Amino acid sequence: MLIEIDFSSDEAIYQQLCNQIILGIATSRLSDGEVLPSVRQMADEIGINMHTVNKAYTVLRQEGFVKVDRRRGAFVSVDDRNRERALRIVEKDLRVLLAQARCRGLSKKDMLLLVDKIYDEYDSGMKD
Amino acid sequence: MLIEIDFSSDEAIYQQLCNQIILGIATSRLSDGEVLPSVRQMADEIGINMHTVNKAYTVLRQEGFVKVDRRRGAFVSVDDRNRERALRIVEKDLRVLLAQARCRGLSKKDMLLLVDKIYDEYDSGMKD
DNA sequence: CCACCTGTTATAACATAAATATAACAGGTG
DNA sequence: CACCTGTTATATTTATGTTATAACAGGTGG
Repeated sequence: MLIEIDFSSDEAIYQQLCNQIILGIATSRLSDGEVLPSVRQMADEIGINMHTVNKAYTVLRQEGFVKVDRRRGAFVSVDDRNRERALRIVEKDLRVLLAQARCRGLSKKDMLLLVDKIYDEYDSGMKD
Repeated sequence: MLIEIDFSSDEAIYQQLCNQIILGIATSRLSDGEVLPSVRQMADEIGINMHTVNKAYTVLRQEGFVKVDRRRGAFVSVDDRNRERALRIVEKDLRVLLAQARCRGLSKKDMLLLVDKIYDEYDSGMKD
């Protein structure tokens, strides 16, 4: 999967990496069990340090998107068993996001349509 | 409006302040035109430095949630005229959030219900 | 006019986090 | 044994967040 980093962004590189991998899983560009490039290889491709990639992989592992096998390296393995935990994690961020949306004049219907649109894109495995 | 800062959080203090004020506006605990505490007063109440509050106010001003009047100080003034800009700002963050949700096994229906619930809370002016 | 409030700016100091660099280690593969 | 994997350690540089002290310009009320 192609990874693109915006070096002028205020978002940390490892955070951008995490987000793009999660987006990759959601859009089926990365499938369950698929092996990720090694920390050194990914670092070379993007042109960043090995430890920055390692931090991204570590975060992804802690958050339940990736597992590590001594033999193969890091691979996609999503932990979707704990539904309550998932709802809790998502809800807090969603509250802030919807507060912003509402302040900026977007209606409930606007947001429902947006969620519907994006989810459909994910379900059909669309690219960016 | 009561502001509560989690000093053990990894989220920056000024960012927490911004989020709580935006949440306050969305839930009608802060109404349009309402004056915010001065940077020095707010800093005293919370127990943080004046400049940290000032940074939050500055960000809120740049993002169109607050204006400043020499006479009164900072007050709520939401810029909701640019609908396209609002959609653009919200959509990028929403994509990351929904990708996480989908990976964690939450369905489109789950998310639509969650948006519906939270928006209703905001519309009825609920407290936390 | 004068004290007092507002946000704003400047400068410095300190702590923390992000990113890079170099190096080494343990486990698994061929 | 060479080579790959993630992981750990240590150090350095840079950027950001937070605090501190101080001053300034504009507006308000005594």
